Amino acid sequence: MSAMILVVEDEPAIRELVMLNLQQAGHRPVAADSAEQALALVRESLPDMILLDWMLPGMSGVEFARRLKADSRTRDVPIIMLTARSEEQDKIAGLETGADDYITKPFSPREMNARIKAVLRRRAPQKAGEAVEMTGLRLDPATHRVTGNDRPIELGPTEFRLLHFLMTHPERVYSRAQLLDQVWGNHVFVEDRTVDVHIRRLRGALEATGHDGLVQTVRGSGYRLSVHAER
Amino acid sequence: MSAMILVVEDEPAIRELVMLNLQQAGHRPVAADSAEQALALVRESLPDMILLDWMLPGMSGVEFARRLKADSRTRDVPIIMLTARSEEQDKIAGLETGADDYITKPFSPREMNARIKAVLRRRAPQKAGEAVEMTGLRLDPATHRVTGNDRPIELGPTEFRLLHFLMTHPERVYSRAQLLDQVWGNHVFVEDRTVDVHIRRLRGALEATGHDGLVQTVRGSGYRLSVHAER
DNA sequence: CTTTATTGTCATCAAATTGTCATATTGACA
DNA sequence: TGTCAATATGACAATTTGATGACAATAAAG
Repeated sequence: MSAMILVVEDEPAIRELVMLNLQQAGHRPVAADSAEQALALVRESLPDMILLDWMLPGMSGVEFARRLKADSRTRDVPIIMLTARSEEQDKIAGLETGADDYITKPFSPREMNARIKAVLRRRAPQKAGEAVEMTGLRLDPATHRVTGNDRPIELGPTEFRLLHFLMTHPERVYSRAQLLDQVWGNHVFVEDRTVDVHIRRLRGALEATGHDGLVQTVRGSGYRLSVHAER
Repeated sequence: MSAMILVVEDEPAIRELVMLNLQQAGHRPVAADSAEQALALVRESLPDMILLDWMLPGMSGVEFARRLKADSRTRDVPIIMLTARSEEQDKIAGLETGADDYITKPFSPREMNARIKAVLRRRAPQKAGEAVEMTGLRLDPATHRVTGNDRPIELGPTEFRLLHFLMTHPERVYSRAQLLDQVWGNHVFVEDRTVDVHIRRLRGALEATGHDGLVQTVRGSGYRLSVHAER
């Protein structure tokens, strides 16, 4: 459940409060005190989620969100808006702009964490940090353990991440390029064919418990994790 | 889950309501109608949790909480503040003082119980004084003693805190950064690799009783304390 | 004010992981 | 069936990562 979360909030006290809380919850918070600074940060690297104060000096939260939604690169980053109780109409505007949820200030740490987790679960399952299981194959990010029918399975770091991604996005084909983006990170220069090798290593490890059949090749397209028999 | 809960609330009607509710939920509530009286009660015996009205005649809730946080004996008692919907600014102040959660008046019994339960559950593992034990390895924070199969084990201060944290959060992987935050404190500048060294020292000390196997390395992720075989 | 523990950092060694390539297989289709 | 493109596989060298021992700085104890 470790996600990079961008906090956009101009009030220093509240910002620090939120930062501290996110850190405590195991996330990696990044701060911005204005939409402009936030845009610069987003240009650098894409966060997994944005906590956005709706009342900002300069560019408003609405405008900032609108820009993010206009760019295909940032369109899918979940946004939770922070809003004062009186700014009811902003909630409407916010949801229309595409915010995933809103938190009314003042809010409790517990509420904030719950909402963040809920949104992550919906929008970025692999960041939610929950154990995944299918057909006796089980992967738990918290303990970093993988078992097949309760027998331990050893995986290297990359194979672990690969399996984690596939298990949180099953029944769907991903091209090698997509897998590189999702599992390796969007800014790496790695040969497409390298994915093949890691798929093979993953299959090799799953073979011991007969779960290797879950990893299916879709000729000409990529790979897929599926509980259904191949073809 | 039965806990002694101190209720600090000057309004008799609300106080009785809360008391009744707590009793109904199986807790042992104690009442105080002012911060002064509450302080006296806390001096007598430490409650497991404090429900604190933020608006009190005489010493305010903020001041009361600050005092509790200043005393090492009472620092770790969880505080849930009770606040009227209009006292929004106070919540912010409350967060800074270290309250664990907030309940906005008027509140439902269901909400109150849920929040109390959540806070108790969260605070439980970190609760100081409780001895922890697993597979013959025992650590008692009160006496600051560690034994393996009843044989004493010598640990340096840092190794002690490290083991304490790991034993209260077993089976879970923690990155070096997380361990630095949790064991060293959030605001220290220490090299990541330093954790390795202390892990080694800890293992060295546990070796005498064969408990060193509990401290497991998760390559690429961090460390984990686990009773399960490493691989 | 010595003497002793404790801590954080490094340098070094061993082991695991990773990306790539060359080569073998496989599958689609004329 | 033969051909071609895509995928699987085995091997390998470079790179990372963790373990370990030594050491100087600092804190604690006597």
